[in-house]
Amino acid sequence: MNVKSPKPAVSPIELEHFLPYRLNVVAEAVSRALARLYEKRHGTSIAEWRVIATLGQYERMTAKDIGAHSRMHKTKVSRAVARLEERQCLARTSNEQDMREAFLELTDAGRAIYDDLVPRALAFEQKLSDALSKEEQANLDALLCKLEVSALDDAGDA
Amino acid sequence: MNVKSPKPAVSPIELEHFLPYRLNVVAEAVSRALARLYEKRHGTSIAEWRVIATLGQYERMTAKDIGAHSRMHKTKVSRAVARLEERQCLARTSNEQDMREAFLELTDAGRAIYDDLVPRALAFEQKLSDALSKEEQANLDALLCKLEVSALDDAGDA
DNA sequence: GTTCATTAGTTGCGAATGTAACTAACAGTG
DNA sequence: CACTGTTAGTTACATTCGCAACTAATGAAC
Repeated sequence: MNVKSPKPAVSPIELEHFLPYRLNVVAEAVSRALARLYEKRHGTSIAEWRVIATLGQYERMTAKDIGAHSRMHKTKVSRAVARLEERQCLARTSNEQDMREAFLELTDAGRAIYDDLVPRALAFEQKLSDALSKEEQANLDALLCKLEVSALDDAGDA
Repeated sequence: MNVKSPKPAVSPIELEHFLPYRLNVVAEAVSRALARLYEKRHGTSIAEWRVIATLGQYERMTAKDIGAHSRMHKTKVSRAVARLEERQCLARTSNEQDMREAFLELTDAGRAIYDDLVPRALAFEQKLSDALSKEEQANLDALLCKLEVSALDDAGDA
């Protein structure tokens, strides 16, 4: 029986339309472009940027809260904070009421970086968003919210 | 002059509404949930899954083409392929017309993994997409395309 | 045929990452 | 007080990643 073996037992996935794949590719492309900006101007990583952004917004926080707010693993936060402290971009003040934790704030140097990056980050986002209409932007935001919730649910059971 | 220093020189970014951040968080949550699936069932990473998915779809490809199709760095492809070959999930056939490259195909073992994962991956995607209406899904796909193009443009100049 | 540029793929290396184990500090129980 | 459990944060370790440098093969120029 010289018959070609019946290969496709399963209907193939088209990777290029597979949502998790697409999300990942887009997010990575965006992250990479943005990271170049942070890196070039101040030698900061995305993790460091997130710490700076959080402290820029909230003034004074513990490492744990920064992690919760910026969704970063505590070791990632710990290392980003350590590097930023080393470079004197932020200052640690131990909490006398609970010596396990410490309050973190941007120093003047840290805030200078923040002030420099914020407008550029917003411009970057703007350039991204320019590809979309106002309505599309709102849509996207809503869709991302839904996806996030759905994915986090999955995280639990699977 | 006992006046509080005028802190906010710049209007703060709200990280949680910053598009690049949101994309990253959502993509990571989705990836992580999906990776658990691949990992648990066959001990394969996302990179390995992408190679398998590409070969499942196209039967026979070079490493370079796999990289182009699945948007992975060539070293990532190289290492994923090496591991899959080691585990006899794919076979290498050198191209006699050009000895630099080799054709890769799934072995039966490789295809078995593919056949096992495809329905589960689709189910996962379905569960994700269930959070969205048909229209929203179409929207999202279009939006991601636009963002990707925009980000890749940025990659060039910045 | 020899030289030079290019390409497919691999590998060395440093940097970044998450898990798990750890330290130190707190909080509650007795 | 001692004992137990929990929490904030750090560190050790193994893994992953991408850049850059490399090898080997091809192709084009002459």
